[in-house]
Amino acid sequence: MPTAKPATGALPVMADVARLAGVSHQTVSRVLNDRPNVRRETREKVLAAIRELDYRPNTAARSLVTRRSQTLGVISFDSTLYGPSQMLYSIEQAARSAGYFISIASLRYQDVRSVREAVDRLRDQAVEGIAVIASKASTVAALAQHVGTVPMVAVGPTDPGALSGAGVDNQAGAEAAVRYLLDLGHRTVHHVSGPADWLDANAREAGWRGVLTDQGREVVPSLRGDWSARSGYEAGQRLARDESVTAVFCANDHMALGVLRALHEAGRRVPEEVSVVGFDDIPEAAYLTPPLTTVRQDFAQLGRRGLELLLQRVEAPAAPGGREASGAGHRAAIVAPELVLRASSGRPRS
Amino acid sequence: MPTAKPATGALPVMADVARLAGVSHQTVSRVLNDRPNVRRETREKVLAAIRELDYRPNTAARSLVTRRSQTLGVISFDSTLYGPSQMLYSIEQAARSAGYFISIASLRYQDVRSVREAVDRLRDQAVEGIAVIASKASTVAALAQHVGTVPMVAVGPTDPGALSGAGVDNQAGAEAAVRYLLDLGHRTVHHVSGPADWLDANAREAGWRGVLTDQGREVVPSLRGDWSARSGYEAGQRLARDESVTAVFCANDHMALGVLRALHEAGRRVPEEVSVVGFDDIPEAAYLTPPLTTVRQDFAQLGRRGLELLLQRVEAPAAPGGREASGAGHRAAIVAPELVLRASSGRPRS
DNA sequence: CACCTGATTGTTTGCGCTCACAACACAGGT
DNA sequence: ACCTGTGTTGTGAGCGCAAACAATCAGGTG
Repeated sequence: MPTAKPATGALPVMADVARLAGVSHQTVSRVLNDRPNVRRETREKVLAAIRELDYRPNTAARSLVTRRSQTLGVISFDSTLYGPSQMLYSIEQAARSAGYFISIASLRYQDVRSVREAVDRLRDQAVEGIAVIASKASTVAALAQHVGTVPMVAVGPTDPGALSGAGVDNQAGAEAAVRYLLDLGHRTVHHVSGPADWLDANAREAGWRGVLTDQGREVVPSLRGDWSARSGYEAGQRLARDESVTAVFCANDHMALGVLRALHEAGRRVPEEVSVVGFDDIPEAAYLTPPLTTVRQDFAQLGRRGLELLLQRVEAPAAPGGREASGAGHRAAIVAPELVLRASSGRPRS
Repeated sequence: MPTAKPATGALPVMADVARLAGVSHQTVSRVLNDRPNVRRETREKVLAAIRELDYRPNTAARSLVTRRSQTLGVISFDSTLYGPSQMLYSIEQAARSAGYFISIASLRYQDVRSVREAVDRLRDQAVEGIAVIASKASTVAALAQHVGTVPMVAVGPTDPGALSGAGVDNQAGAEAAVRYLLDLGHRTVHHVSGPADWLDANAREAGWRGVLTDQGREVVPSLRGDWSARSGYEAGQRLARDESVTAVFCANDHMALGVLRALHEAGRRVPEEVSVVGFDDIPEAAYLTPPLTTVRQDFAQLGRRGLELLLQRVEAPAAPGGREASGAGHRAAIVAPELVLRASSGRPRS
């Protein structure tokens, strides 16, 4: 088991393997790259030599000559939130099984300058494509300016503007949640939204508003949150003071959690007096007090689909006519969300 | 603002810059690498040419000759959990500001084979060092076998066995929590632990057990969880049935959340009848019902300190005597946790 | 038997860069 | 006039690999 090796300072190179196997370095290269036209016997000799020396090809040399880095970049802005960290994970898994390395660039701020820096950084590394865990509309717009320089896809929201991508149908999810609440008998539904300019937040709000409008319900002003439990709590305090509130749709689970807390503090019972519905289905949702009705997103699938799209672009036979990616295949993979019913929602009392 | 460039298929190389600036390629290289002994005027001519061509150095060529990849690897096992994703983020930030790229390898399973694959994968990429977001003792042991081949540090638990690293003092945190509960007047404290073999879980359990033993309290058997809210919920159901339980220390916040849920369902009031304390201080902790007393970990600092240690190893003047890293500088940076008091804990009734 | 075909292997070249070394100019001291 | 040192620039080589091309050998074909 212990790798027996002379441990001469220098690492073995292809020529060493070739010498040991009694072939030319080119034959070693052929074996390494699974080229045809190598005799079985020869191939095995080479493989044995590789094992014996614990040889590993030098990626720098390889990519210098092939002009391919086998690396994809991921730009992430809130890799600390539940959704983004899930997506990052599934992207990495998918990339690995496709034979790519993953290099990450996570940004603290979403200003144009940071975006540019991240793209530059990844380009310096010669990534072959970039997956963006997208969030704000303006950020995606900034990113889109670089789309000519390197293949790029967005992972997350359905409509990332200028970028192709894989996304959850936020609007459909929101609609399902709101329709469900109205069907239970609520006269209208309040909304705690995500931060302005966020794609997911906007789509969810649009879905909410759309259903209310379509059904001729009163559209109460939504309360603006920032995804955090704290902001949900603050919104919840305001909602709790309003006796007419019987149903609240929150743009994510963490805010819903804060709303639940605020309602509890104010003595308003959930679901008897107020129904609360979230979005995401974080693993804790089922264990909140009360367990949270929510809209589930399949983040893992999102990551996989997004990466598929990216690889299509990366491996596409380089642009037939001119600059690729311009208008051509502006595709999107849309993943359907699922409403998960739990105890935080029910019929209104009256 | 728009990058005016001829967009001839081929990217500019150093020779192009040299020609445009009227110098030799070597001078361009000197400018790029901030070498001294370049006249100001010359340097500026070169920089202008670089800007004009939007030239960017080819990293593959550079690392072929320098034998440095400027890349660090991160191995993560549960990049989806709160703590690990935080640490990943802070490691990335720190690496960037030190001028390194980050390549990640996140594993689904922690068996020896997966570990070996991850290390191989990163070595294939010629990373200069590896930061491990450590979790299980056996995994760290498996990793430690590779420590001779590439600098490696653990980020997370205090005592990662054979690896150096930066960690939170789990034991001290647990001790503080348990002592606090005992000081409130509880006769003993129950424990919902993390999964067996996990370093953090073991240290926290040891801290809990130590204080009870020291103070001559009854050491009740701990309940084994798996970090998830679900497992906390199941443990909570059992604890709720036991009337003698007045205080519970949970090895993380998500399990504490499950415990809270179970106690609530069973009609046992928190903190009046039972006090609950968690570990981590997730952002939601303050908004649970009731707000959770917990032990805060500074994950950001952990990541930073861990990376510092790694860079020390990476940039150390390559091994004076023989194989480095063996016994030499087995250092660890220990970060102190902090007990955060909230409403889920209080004096027992009697 | 000369000739072509395809499978297998080897030789040469160059990817873009940094390093070691050489070359040159210009200062001051002898 | 010479040498010596210092700052500045250029030249040549080679990092490890894959692509293009060349060479060799076997087995047909007419």
